[in-house]
Amino acid sequence: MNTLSPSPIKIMLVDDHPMVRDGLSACLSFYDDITIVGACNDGTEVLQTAKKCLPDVILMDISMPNQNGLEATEIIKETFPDTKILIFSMHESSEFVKNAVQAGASGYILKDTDSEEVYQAIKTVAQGKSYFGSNIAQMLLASPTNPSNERLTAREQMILSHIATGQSSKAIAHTLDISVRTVEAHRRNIKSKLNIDNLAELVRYAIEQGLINSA
Amino acid sequence: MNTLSPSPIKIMLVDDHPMVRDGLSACLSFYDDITIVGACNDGTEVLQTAKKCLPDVILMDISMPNQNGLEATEIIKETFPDTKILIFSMHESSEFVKNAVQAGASGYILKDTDSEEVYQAIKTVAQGKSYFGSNIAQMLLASPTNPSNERLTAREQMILSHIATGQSSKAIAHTLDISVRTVEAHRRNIKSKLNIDNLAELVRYAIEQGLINSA
DNA sequence: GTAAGAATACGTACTAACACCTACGACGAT
DNA sequence: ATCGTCGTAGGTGTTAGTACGTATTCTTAC
Repeated sequence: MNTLSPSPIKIMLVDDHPMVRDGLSACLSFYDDITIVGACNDGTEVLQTAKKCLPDVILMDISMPNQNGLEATEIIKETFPDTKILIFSMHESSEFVKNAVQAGASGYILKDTDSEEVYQAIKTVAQGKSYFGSNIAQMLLASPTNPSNERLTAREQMILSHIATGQSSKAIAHTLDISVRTVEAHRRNIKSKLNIDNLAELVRYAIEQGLINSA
Repeated sequence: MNTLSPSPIKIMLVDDHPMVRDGLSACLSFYDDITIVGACNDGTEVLQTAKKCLPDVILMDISMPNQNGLEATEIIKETFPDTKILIFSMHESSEFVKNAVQAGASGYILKDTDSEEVYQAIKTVAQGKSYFGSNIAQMLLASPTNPSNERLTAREQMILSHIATGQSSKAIAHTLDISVRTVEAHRRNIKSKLNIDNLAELVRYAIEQGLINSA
């Protein structure tokens, strides 16, 4: 778009699927005012890779093994506050978007976005603005009475991850060496905070949040 | 590889993520003995698209809205038995691979496969052979005592989808107008077939199978 | 230094889920 | 015709989870 700019926008890709990375590389290579300076496939490698290639914008997946994109975003923002982070997720849920913004992301687009819109999003966040996909923006507007805006404590997240992997309260109590009643209390608090009243939705929430692997 | 062949292999892509499709298109466009003749983003469009573009090989995702890749594979194989189907999945589980083979797939590769291997896989299945990614083959060998190789019936899948969206047995019974005991019987049969003994794994299985949306 | 929240834990009573079992009509394949 | 599978349904008893409540300890923030 703006071929007069002295240096192209430096992009780094973070996604655990090589095909997605290759796809992004291929699609974005048509634009001469952005350039891809690095990529990695795991949240734990993000900081290291960023130190090497000093990107202007990081295009980040949320669901990844070892460390999810939100945690990686927080870490990046501590060390490189000027680096913009654009979340590139398959999850279309308002809590996700809110958590991403809280973690320090400048934008959020879905994986079913075409390359033209990805390009627009990159340009926008590189200028220091925010960018949210049209479907994302609509979704945020469509949830006026936020049913659940309370964040889980670290302990509750840990309990939830055990619940969502199929552990019974008794098993969790044994693993963490606490009383069954405590686990049940956490369970109740989690469901209350999230406004969820059944296990199945709890599991789906945990998967969406990247607390556990879906596979 | 074989630029002497009179006509390139015709490929059709089925995936609900445009970026993955674009990525595959871009990566595969470097090879002049294969050509992409069509793409669609939903299991329900597969047959229609295939009738238009008559592909030699279909590169198919499993997890898709409305109709999953395994069902789409069965339908394609009924109408076009000579069309080879290469499953392109993010799920690394032996049951998945078995189900895919049962549905009529000629090969199975993971989404973390690089483009060179995707190309090899396409060439191999186009010749009428089978292709399984190296990690897939190892995984199959690593599970000598197949814990579960039974497929769910349509009714069981329907029950499972309700279970995984958080419905209680009573609610499902009411919705489907059958007895609670029947729902419980299905529940038992499903868990027995899948060799799963807790709700959480059932939910994750349903999500993986595309029976429900994860969001 | 006190107030607030988090993590811990117990009591009680109700409900949902599970593990056994049996049984029967429909339907397709041999 | 008979056999197997599927969907249906019930009996009975056990276990896990839930919905209330209360209470203690510990940290963190003001």
